[in-house]
Amino acid sequence: MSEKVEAQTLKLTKKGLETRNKLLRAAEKVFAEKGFYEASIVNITQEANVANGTYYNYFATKKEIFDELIRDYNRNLRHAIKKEMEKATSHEDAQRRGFKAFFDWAKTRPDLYNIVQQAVVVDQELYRWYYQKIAAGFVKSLTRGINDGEFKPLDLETVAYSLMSIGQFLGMRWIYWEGKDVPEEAFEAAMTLIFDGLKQKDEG
Amino acid sequence: MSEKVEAQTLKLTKKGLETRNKLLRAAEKVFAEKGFYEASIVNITQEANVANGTYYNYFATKKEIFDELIRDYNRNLRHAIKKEMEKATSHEDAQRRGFKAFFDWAKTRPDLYNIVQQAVVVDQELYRWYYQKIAAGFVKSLTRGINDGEFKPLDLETVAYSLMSIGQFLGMRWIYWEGKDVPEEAFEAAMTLIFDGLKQKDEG
Amino acid sequence: MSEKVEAQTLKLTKKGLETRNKLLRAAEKVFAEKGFYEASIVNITQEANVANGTYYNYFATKKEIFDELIRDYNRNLRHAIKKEMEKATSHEDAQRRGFKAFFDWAKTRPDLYNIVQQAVVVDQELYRWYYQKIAAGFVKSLTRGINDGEFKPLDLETVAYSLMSIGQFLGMRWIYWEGKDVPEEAFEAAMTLIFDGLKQKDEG
Amino acid sequence: MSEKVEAQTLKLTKKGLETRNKLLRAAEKVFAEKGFYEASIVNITQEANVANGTYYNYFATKKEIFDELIRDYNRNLRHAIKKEMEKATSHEDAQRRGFKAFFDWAKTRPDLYNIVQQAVVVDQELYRWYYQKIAAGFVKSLTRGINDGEFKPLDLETVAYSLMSIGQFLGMRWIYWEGKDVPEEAFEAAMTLIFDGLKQKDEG
DNA sequence: AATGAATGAGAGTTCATTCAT
DNA sequence: TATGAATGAACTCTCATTCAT
Repeated sequence: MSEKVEAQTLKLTKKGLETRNKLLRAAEKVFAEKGFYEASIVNITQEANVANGTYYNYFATKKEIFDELIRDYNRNLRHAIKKEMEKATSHEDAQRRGFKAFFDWAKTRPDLYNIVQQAVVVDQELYRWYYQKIAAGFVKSLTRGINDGEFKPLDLETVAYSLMSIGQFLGMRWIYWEGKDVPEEAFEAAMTLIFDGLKQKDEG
Repeated sequence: MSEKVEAQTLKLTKKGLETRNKLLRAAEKVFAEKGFYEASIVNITQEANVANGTYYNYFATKKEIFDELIRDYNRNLRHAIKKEMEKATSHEDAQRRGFKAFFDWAKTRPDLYNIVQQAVVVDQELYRWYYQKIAAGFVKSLTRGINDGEFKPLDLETVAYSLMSIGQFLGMRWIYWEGKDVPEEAFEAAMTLIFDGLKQKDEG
Repeated sequence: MSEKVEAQTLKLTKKGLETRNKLLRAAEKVFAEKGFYEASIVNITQEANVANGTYYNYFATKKEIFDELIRDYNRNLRHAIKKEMEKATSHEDAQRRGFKAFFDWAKTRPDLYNIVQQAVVVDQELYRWYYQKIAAGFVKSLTRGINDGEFKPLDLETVAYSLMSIGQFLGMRWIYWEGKDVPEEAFEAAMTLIFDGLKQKDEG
Repeated sequence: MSEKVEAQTLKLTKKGLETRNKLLRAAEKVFAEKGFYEASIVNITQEANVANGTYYNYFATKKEIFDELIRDYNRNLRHAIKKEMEKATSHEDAQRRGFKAFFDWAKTRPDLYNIVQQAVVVDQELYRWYYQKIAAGFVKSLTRGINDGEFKPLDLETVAYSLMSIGQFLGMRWIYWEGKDVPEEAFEAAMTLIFDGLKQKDEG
């Protein structure tokens, strides 16, 4: 798509790496505050305390740093979830732990939460990549639950997208919009819905 | 200094109204193709076959037409869902019809589907308004289901957001990304998840 | 200079004349508040409660109404001064009455006071015309004072411009800037300066 | 939203300073020729032989350069007058030298003479600042003349505004309108008026 | 590696003016 | 006479990007 050569990522001196990281952190802050389009390179370089031109020693375009931010966020998020799920004693427990980890993690970076959504405008492909990666994680863990007979053998991808979407919206609703934790009651309601469904049990 | 008056709201001639509508339709197309920020007023007026300045006879800013587009979409969508749900024979049936109506409607305007998501960058408040409106619709129909004992008395808002999010993501996954209908199998998997839950029934 | 034909001034029906006057009064207000360049035709027509296009039934350009405002103001001001000077009992008294009349009149229309100054940017020629007209009035009255031996036979035009400028700046200082009358003390100091000069009399 | 920071004030390279000065000189010329509102930034940058955007590296708005021009002019003018007045042998002589210096200086920059007047439309506050600064200079020198008994103890500010206005209007009349020096005869008439007053001496 | 001056395309917006009704 | 829709040139200002130092 773009013939732009990525600015040299390799062979960075220690000082160079530091500058690069300063820029990443600055971009994170600026994008969160202003959004991708309202933010300017100058905003970022000022926040990072470097000169305007310095940016282009490390990133070829404005989009490139955005891209890296999203991909990092995605990797870190999946890593955090995975680590927490490994502690589980059952497949249901694993899923609950996954959600918990997601909310916990979102709470530590509410800014980035918003940035991810911006990809919908900035780069559709990146946006799809982001959710497909997350969905793939769900598919793996759900597969194990089905194989062990703990979960119903429903269409894997559909369930994956459904669970992911619930996490996404509850996180948005509480953490991003309100700046709060997802309330215990809400969390439990969602878990009940997911594991037991909405229908009232027939009582015998 | 310039107290940004809404472009004349009064005294719109029939011809004026027609032009206004041409602009709305053009904006819908252009925003969908290019996204809010990449789209220019000139793109819109050219698509509408009017002069550049004509835009500002009807809308005070670039954002104003975006706003109107989203609000119209929201209203029409809710109307379509409501009408379909009224035909239902049970609360579960109502919900299923609601989802169907949503997917059907999304299919007729996949462009607008994308535009709504852009609000996350363009106008957070509008974005929240959009989903809160939809969620409020779910809350109403779920309340009836609970009152009649058909649904579990779970936290209303949480369930509302969960169902809404499932619709949103499945629509995105199939209709917007793939340009297809939501497959029957996926639809049924989602409904099973929602009504019966993920857990395998304990067998006697 | 401009080939623009002046919009028909003659043959106005009574209703037409009324509309024309509404526009003049509106323009006066709008120009005073916003200045010539910041004011728009729409501002004027809205203030006058007529439609946009109506303006051009009465004035050919934006500048034309400005021009007329200034010329009217000038005529009225000179008329008011002349009438007051006629009551004088001496040439000094006439000049004092002239100043008083000027300040009184300025006080009733502080807005227009500002508009006149705007001509310096809008139309240099008009600006010169304005002050030359006022100066000519001074020349006339000073000539009489000199002929009667009451005033020194100084260069007429220079004295005319000097007196005019004093009126102008004191009016600006007190009436336009402060919204007050020119204080008695200031008025008398100016009169002493003008008639007796700045130098201390040699004492006996 | 955009908190309109003064274009970088810090860290101006020698080259940067040169460009800034080129812009100032170009603006002076363009404003004088076309007036503030008729002049465009493009006019200025073309005159300065730099690209359009370069302007905004040095000035945040169109008004900012205008402001700086006026303030510089004011400072330089007062400096020139002060230096000349210091050579005086009497207070009357000082005032005469002050007027001479003013007219001389105005002659070297007739363009700027006009620009100052434009402030009346562009920025009232700046306009007041300009004349208050000049008036303050007069007040100082008049005070000394009064204290030494050479001048009558008239209301200081009134006399200051009166003298200033005379200088202003004679300069306008001759230097700006006609492009000539203030004629000797006119100069002397004004001085006589100022120091001896208009009234014919009573003859013994 | 870092700087900051320079660029110029392009944006949103304004508005005097025209004209069909 | 009055209307208001339409026009399009012109404006100020922004900013990603380049490049000489």
